[in-house]
Amino acid sequence: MAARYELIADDLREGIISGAYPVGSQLPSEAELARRHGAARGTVRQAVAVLAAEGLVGSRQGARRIVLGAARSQSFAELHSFAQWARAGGHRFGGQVIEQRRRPASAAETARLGGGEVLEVLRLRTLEGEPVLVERTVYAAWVAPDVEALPADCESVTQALYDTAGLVCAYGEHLIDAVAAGAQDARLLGVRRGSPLLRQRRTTTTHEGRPVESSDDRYRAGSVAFSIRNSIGANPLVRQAIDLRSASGEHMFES
Amino acid sequence: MAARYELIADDLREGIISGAYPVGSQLPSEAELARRHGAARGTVRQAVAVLAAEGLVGSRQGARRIVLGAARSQSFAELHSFAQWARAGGHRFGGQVIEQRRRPASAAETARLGGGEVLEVLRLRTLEGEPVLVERTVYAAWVAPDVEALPADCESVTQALYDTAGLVCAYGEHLIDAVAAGAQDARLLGVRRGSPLLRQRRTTTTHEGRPVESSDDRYRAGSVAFSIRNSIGANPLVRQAIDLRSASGEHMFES
DNA sequence: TAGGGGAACTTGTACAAACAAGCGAGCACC
DNA sequence: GGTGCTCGCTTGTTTGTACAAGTTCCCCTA
Repeated sequence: MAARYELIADDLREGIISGAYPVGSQLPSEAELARRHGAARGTVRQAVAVLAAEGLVGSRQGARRIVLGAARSQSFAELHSFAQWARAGGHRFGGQVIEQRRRPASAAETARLGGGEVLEVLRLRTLEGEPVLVERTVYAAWVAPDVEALPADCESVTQALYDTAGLVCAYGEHLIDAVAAGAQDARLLGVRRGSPLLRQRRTTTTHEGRPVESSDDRYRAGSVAFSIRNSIGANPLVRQAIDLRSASGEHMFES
Repeated sequence: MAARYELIADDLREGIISGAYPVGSQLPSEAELARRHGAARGTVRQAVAVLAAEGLVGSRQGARRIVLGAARSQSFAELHSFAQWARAGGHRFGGQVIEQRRRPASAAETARLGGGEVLEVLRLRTLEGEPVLVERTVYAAWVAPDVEALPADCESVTQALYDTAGLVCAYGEHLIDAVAAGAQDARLLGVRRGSPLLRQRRTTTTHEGRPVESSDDRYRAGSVAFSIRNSIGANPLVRQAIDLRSASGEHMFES
């Protein structure tokens, strides 16, 4: 089922993880890999391009590719879905809807998600039994019914939407910064008001660019970090200056 | 000088920014683009792969590619170098070395950077005249002399190292989380002790995987955010659970 | 022994061709 | 009018070839 180049990429990735290609060592040449897998050089190049995008190997024209680091599990789903990430990492986790209601979309939300009656949900997530994440999500009107049909303790909303509605979230934009815990955050997470939280704001869309949800997730400091490995070729993470005037005053919820 | 596919990618990117291809619209087919640029389809595919990696366009087999969002400047350098990022964004910025000294590498540093006498530097960076970033960097022994030769108010260390030593930082691993401001952080940034900071810990290496520096950067909340746009195909950012026991106790500096 | 000059190797770019797989629209049929 | 199907278009995968550009290492020379 999987494409040829993916199989080769998997093989190489496993070789790196297992130590067959230690960090700092050279990968076999493209020609050698092509011979070994009985594939064309172009196919091998697609495979190593995958690894390079993951930051596992580096390359310079003329010199052999070098192993930069050992692998890690990584998938799109894991960045978007707390549950899928936690499960992949073998963590014990849970979740509970604290509050949920429909309301008309604000102007900003209409721009992001489309108009109509949006559904806003407040969830608390736990990791290893401890509360670590307050999730304030606004769902677009067209997915609201599917979300409302889910049980309050639904572990993975993303997974459930895929199972019940065939909905695939394919693209996302994330903004990561630090904020002080508000009164509600503090109460739910069991920290003092004003203590640091790691905030991830995101907007998710389907393949076609249709907006699904917009969320404000706040992690207790010391519980979760974001990790990125980048190379000079491909680098999707950038800093953004925040307008100091209109700054963090804009809240999704007033409650 | 630039490769053919880069020219095509630039052309498309500009078309997206200028509005010739509005968000949500369809891109011309590969065949059409190939005809228009007088290039082979494979070359065009390389070009659109660049845009897809940037999160600008999405694609599904069988359907035309769709514009997902307008562009933003993004380069590897901008994530690694505060100065290069600020300059590209048209911000007014500055920097000053607060403290600098050599000392033997600790065990952890030897593992990350190699042994010998490392150089640790404490810098304060300003944006639009306000202090926003405390940067605690440890340089590997082999670059220490070059760093020491720089003036205390050097704007861009990365740029200076490239100019003077031909040193190119090509890969990096970043860990992003939130921490409370310590006494020194608070004093330098002009915030209260315990207020939230956005922390970026990174290790940078050259093309060959030779470690250059390891740094702990702390941004004042509300000044800078990290942004990432990801797609189901390419997704370099992942969450990491933090061991709650050995947590943030490990500091680079004791001062 | 130190240095220069190559030769062999390796990655980067580009083109051409073919088939597979998925999408969308129009058409025929009920 | 609605449903289902087929056909053309578009993207995905793979192979093969050719040349450009950069690296590595050996050998020969001064």
